[in-house]
Amino acid sequence: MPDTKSSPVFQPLYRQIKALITQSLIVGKWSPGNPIPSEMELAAQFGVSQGTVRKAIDELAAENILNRRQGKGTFVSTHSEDGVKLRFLRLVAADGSKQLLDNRLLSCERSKAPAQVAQQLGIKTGSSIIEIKRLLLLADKPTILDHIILPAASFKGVNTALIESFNGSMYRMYESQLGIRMVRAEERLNAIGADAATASILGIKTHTPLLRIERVSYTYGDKPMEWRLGMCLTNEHHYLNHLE
Amino acid sequence: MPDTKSSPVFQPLYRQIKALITQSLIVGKWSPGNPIPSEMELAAQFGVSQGTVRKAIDELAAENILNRRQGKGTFVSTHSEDGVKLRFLRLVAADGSKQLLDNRLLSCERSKAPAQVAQQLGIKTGSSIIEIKRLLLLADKPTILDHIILPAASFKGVNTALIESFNGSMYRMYESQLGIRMVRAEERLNAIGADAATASILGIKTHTPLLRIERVSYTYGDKPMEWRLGMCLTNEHHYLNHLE
DNA sequence: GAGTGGTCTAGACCACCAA
DNA sequence: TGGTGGTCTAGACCACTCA
Repeated sequence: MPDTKSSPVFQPLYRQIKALITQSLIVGKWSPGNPIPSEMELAAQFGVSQGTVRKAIDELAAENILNRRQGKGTFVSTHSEDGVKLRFLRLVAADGSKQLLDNRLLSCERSKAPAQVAQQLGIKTGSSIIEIKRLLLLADKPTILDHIILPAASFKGVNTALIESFNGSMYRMYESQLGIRMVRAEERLNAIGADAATASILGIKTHTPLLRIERVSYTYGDKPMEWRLGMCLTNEHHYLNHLE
Repeated sequence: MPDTKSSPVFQPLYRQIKALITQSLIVGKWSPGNPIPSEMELAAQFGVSQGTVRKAIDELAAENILNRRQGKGTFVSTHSEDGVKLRFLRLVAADGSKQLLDNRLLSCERSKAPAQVAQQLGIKTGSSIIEIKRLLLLADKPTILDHIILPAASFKGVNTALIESFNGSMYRMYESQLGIRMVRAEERLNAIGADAATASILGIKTHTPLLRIERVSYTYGDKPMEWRLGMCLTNEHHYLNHLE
């Protein structure tokens, strides 16, 4: 039975268990969409009581990392069949109608990381990156111009064909092709006027107000893996946010 | 001992306890900043085990409605000394510097509820409201123009003097003067160009891109109590959001 | 019916706080 | 020192799923 207090920096047992489970997720022992062992099994493996494993899983479930289904088991969350297709997309139609989403890949090239992005991704300035530009259409109207930057070292094999085969669902692609699952993201929003290039792609006038969304996405263990800049036309859509 | 299953619509025991605690909060039995009875006391009162009360409090704490302090007790959360002054303000300086916040009340008048706002507040169109306009300055620069609407029936006695005595912290005022505590809010954001009136107050040119934030705030029991429209200059500030 | 997660209990001990 | 929340255990029973 593991001890409760004599760790280097004290962590409750259930957090140690949580860390062990997270570690198994990092090394890919269990993969997205599949079940992890039952609470009783894990309790036996780790030599703790079921209640302690339960509390560890509780936290992981609250963070949307695991997914409990009564009578069936506990599953590794996935972006594929999570109910919602695009878990991090907060844009909703202003009139509440459902969204028809379409995707046009504009480019996918290798490049060198600019300082500002490199810092946020925790990589060296100038290191190799993959740079993707795409246009999202909501209800057939050009609405979001995305600029995505990935560290090339972790995203080997990403190219136009691969992206298009996933029909624009990047997170699903990362997950099933690379085993990289994004668990959280941080966004910074502000309002700016469209520059000429953006305006022409979105089919609007220059200086039209746009919602600018800068996002950094993190995988297990709070590791930043994707940088993204979205320019959003918000005449007919709102960014919806719940505060607690 | 209360039964676990024969309720009209089944709710686990701990949710029934949670509802009882929430009810006590609604009727003001315990007030913001003060402790509620200990877990053992509540368990005895309700005739359940401490673990069950604990789980009820767990959820309320996760919703920021209660606040546990080890060794001291469980307290009703407050906007006054919650650590952060403005819990729902997501605007941060782009450079990460700390914010100096100043507040200028522009007007506070009685009026009639327009349909669109009335619907969101769950009151009748044309019913009596209090309409407040104010300007927030961040680092001495005019940054947010707020337009606040309150149902007059629930906010008796709100006037210029009262607002100014709280130095612009509306939620603190609602809480200590009216016993109304906001527990969550829903925001819809988009980008628009400043109209002439807004531009002149913020000291900017017309058509300058602004972040428009429409917020509805809710008190205990998901009752909408405040409607708010903020026009934000986001040249030097970002709206920061964490996604999970 | 067997196996899974979900709830509830009772009791032990720990960590923290205030008087 | 006594009271509070925090952790951990062991065991019971319930609700759901699937073969």
